[in-house]
Amino acid sequence: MERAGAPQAGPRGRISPQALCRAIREDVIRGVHRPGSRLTEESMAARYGVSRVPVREALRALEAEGFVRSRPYAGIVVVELDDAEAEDLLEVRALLEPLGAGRAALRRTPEQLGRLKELVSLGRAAIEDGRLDELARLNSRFHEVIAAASGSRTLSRLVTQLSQKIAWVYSVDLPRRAQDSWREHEEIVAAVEQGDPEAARAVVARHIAAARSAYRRRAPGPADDRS
Amino acid sequence: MERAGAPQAGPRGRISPQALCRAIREDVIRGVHRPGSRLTEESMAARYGVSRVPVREALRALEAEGFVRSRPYAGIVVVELDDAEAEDLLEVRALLEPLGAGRAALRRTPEQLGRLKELVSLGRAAIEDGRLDELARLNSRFHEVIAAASGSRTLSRLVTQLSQKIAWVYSVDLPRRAQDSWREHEEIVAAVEQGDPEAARAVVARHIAAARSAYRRRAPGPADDRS
DNA sequence: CTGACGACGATTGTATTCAATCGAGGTGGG
DNA sequence: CCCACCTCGATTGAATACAATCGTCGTCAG
Repeated sequence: MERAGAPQAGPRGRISPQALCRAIREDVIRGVHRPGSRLTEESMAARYGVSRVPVREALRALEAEGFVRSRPYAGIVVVELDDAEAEDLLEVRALLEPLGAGRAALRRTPEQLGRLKELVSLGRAAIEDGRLDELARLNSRFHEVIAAASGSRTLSRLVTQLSQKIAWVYSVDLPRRAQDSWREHEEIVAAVEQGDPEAARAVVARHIAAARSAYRRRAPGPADDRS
Repeated sequence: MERAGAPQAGPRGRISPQALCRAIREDVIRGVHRPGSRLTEESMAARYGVSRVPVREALRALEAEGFVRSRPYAGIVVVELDDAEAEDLLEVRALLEPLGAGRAALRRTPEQLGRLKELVSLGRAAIEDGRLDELARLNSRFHEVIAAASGSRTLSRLVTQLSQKIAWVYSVDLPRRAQDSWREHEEIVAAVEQGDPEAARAVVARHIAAARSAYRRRAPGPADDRS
């Protein structure tokens, strides 16, 4: 087992429950916990420096989000996403995100707009430095903030789930497209700033479509890289 | 069959964790636990005849699904859905379900088709007997099976979440529309059986649109019945 | 040699117990 | 009389301990 999301809690100062859940999800997305691998409660507890109880709670939440699957007395395993499911994720995303962007153009707060601009600049910097995993996280954040700016909690929740799963599937992927992707992000922010829902919808739709075709073009096997 | 959500576990034979989660969710949907009310772990444990630990795990899952909200040391409360959120649920549903129905027309298995027909007949029977809460559950199940028949786990998961939330908002609602609704369900099944994705999409789109307009027409206050 | 049966180890599920934190009510001072 | 502070009860968060269940290996009959 490699060590990446290892005992960051250190000696003292326990990790909060929410932080624990995020940490495990991050590690699943980053591939620390491989698809199909079994997550025994005790090893997880040892890894994150807590007891089994908070681990169980975090894993229940992750199960509800669809990252792991558990069956009674059979343990918890990381789900394996196949090509078809990756396609489905993008298809649903192509439906939901334009809706969210259109509403965001009408309802966004100045704070949210500022946050978007901040994310864009962080994204550009990450491209410069070649920090690809950071880029994936920023990308997720960007789309989550757009969804949150739509003012629809439903949309926000669903897009957030999708966004994280998509980051998982794409994982270490498409560094070439990063340039175009973040240029499109700037266009999205512009449309949202102008308050033009039609433009926002259209730009986001183009953005998602480009991501889909890029994924399809180089789709050999998404998450089946079992070594 | 079970009553309100009381200690159905009885003397011996504990309830399984999944069953516990479903039971709590059912009770939230049925209004046993009112929106805004606080769910203390101990009272929940006593009510369902288990200890605090499984209760906590179930509530974590329900939190991920968006039925309850918890903040550290502040306890867990049932979320309150307002008019705007009810609208959002229906709007997102109007996007997702036609997609699912179109794919279901192409990919459904005979077993799933049979299950749909069974649900339709159960729905008719429930209308006859006037069992409205049963009807709400059957309605959710119907849409969940359609989504499952689409072959997309992503779609299935999201539609299931939406369906349950919608059942919650509608709760004891629209008995007049039940007739039309289940007639439309029959049309949906027919389109799915014929394997006509275009027709399935169109019928489902009409079905959702009708539900939306019906809800709007009689929407005074959905879940704000705080006593 | 092969198949099924049974006991062991490992892991999950649950309960009990203890520590940490938040809110409410009372008390003293201004 | 009002406000700030503080103590205390209640509740959540976590850890340990125990019970229930499953997978696996060894054994034995056929």
